[in-house]
Amino acid sequence: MSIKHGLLALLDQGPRYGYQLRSEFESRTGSTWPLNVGQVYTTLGRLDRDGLVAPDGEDDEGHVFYRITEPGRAELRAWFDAPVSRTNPPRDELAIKLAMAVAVPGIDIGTVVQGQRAHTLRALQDYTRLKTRAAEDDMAWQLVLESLIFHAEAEVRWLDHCETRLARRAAERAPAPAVEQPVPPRRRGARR
Amino acid sequence: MSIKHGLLALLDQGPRYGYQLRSEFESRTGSTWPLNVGQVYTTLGRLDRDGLVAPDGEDDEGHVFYRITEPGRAELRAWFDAPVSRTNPPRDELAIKLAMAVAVPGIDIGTVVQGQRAHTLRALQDYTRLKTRAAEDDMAWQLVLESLIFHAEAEVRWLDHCETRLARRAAERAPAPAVEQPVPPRRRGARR
DNA sequence: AGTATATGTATACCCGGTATACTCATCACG
DNA sequence: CGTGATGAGTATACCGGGTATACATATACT
Repeated sequence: MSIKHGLLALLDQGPRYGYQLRSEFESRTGSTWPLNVGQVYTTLGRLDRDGLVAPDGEDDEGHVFYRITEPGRAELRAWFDAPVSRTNPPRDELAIKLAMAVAVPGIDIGTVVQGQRAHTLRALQDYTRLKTRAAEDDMAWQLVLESLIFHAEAEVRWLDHCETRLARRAAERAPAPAVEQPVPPRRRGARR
Repeated sequence: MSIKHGLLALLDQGPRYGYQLRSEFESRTGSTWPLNVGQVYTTLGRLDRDGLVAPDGEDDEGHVFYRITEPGRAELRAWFDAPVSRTNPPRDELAIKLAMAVAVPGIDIGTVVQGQRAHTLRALQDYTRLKTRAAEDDMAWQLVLESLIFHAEAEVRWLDHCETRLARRAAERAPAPAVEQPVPPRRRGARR
C-alpha cells in the first residue's frame, strides 16, 4: 500500500504525470527503493479506477497528467492518521531462514549467522557513508537513511544474540543430545 | 522467496503434504506470519513446475505428498549459503510515510510520529508477553519473537530520533516562536 | 551518420497475500 | 437421530507489488 499512498501524497501537491511521479518518489526516499516505472502506471490505473485520482489532460508535450480527487484526499488523510500495523508485521526472510535452520540437520547455523552478519555490516557501512554525503537540507532522505541504519543495527544485534543463544543450546545438547521428531497433525480421513 | 525456501526446508526433512506444510511452517514461526493454505498449494505447484519438488503419491487417506528433489536440495543449500540481501531492503511503509509527510503541507508530523510510537509500543508489549509464555525448548519461535522485539525497539528509537530532528528543524524555521506547544513527557524503555 | 542515453507511456509476467469454494470427518447438542 | 459447528484437506480466483521489456522520441556524444 505504500506506493499507492505515496503517489497520492505527491499528487496532493499538484497534478503530476507518471514519469515525474517516479522521479519525485525516488528523490524523496533517496533512491533506496528504486521504483519501477511500470508500477507507477499500473498504480495510477487502479487509483483512477477507484476514483482516488482522475486524469487531468495532457500538456503540449504529451505528458498525461493526473490530479487527486476528494476521496483521494480522504484516503491520504486516513493513511497518515492510522499507524502502520506492526501487529501483522511483514514476513522477514532472515528470521524465517534462521527459524528453519535450527531444525534442518546438516547445515551450520553459525556459518549462516556469520555470513549474514558480515553482509549486514557492509550494508550498514554503505548507509553511514551515504549519510555523510546526504544534503543537509534533505530531511526525507536523511530520515529514511537513519531508519535503514537503525534497523540494520538491530539486525546485527539480533544476530549476535542468536549466536549466544545457539552456543548455549549447543552446550546443553552436547552432554545428552536429544532430537525431537516433528509430529504431523492428527490424521483423520480425507478421502472425498 | 521465503515461502518457497521455507517449504523446501521442511520437505528436506521428509515428504509432506500441503496442509501439513502449513502447520509446520506456522509452528516454526510461532504463528507470527500466518500462512494462507492457498499459498502452500500454489507454491508447491511452482516448485513442481521448476523441478525442485516432485509429487510423491498419496497415502490411504488421500494426502497428496511431495518430496524434495536434488535440484531442490541444491536450491535450499544456496539459500542458506547466501545472505539475505540488505542492499535492496524491502520497502518500509513507515519510512515512506514519514518521508512523504515532511513535504506534505497541512499534516502534523508530530501527531503521526506519536500515534505510530504508541502503536509500536503496544506491539512490543505483546511480543514480550508472548515471550514469557513461549516454551523454553522452542528455539525457532523464540528467535523469531526476539527478532520482532529488536526491530520494534529500533523503530521506537527511530521515531524518537525523528522527533528530535523535526523539533530542531522547526526551531530553525521559526527562530522566535511565541508559544511552544508543550511536549508530553517521553516514556522510554518498556522492555522485558 | 550512428549510437548511446534520458524521457516517457504501457503491457506481460511472476510471486505473495487474501478470500473463498468444496469435500469429508468428528463432535456436541437437543 | 439429525443437525450444525468445527477442523482437516485440496484447490482456484483475484488483487497488489516487483521486474522486465517493448516501444517511441529527443538529446548528446563520437
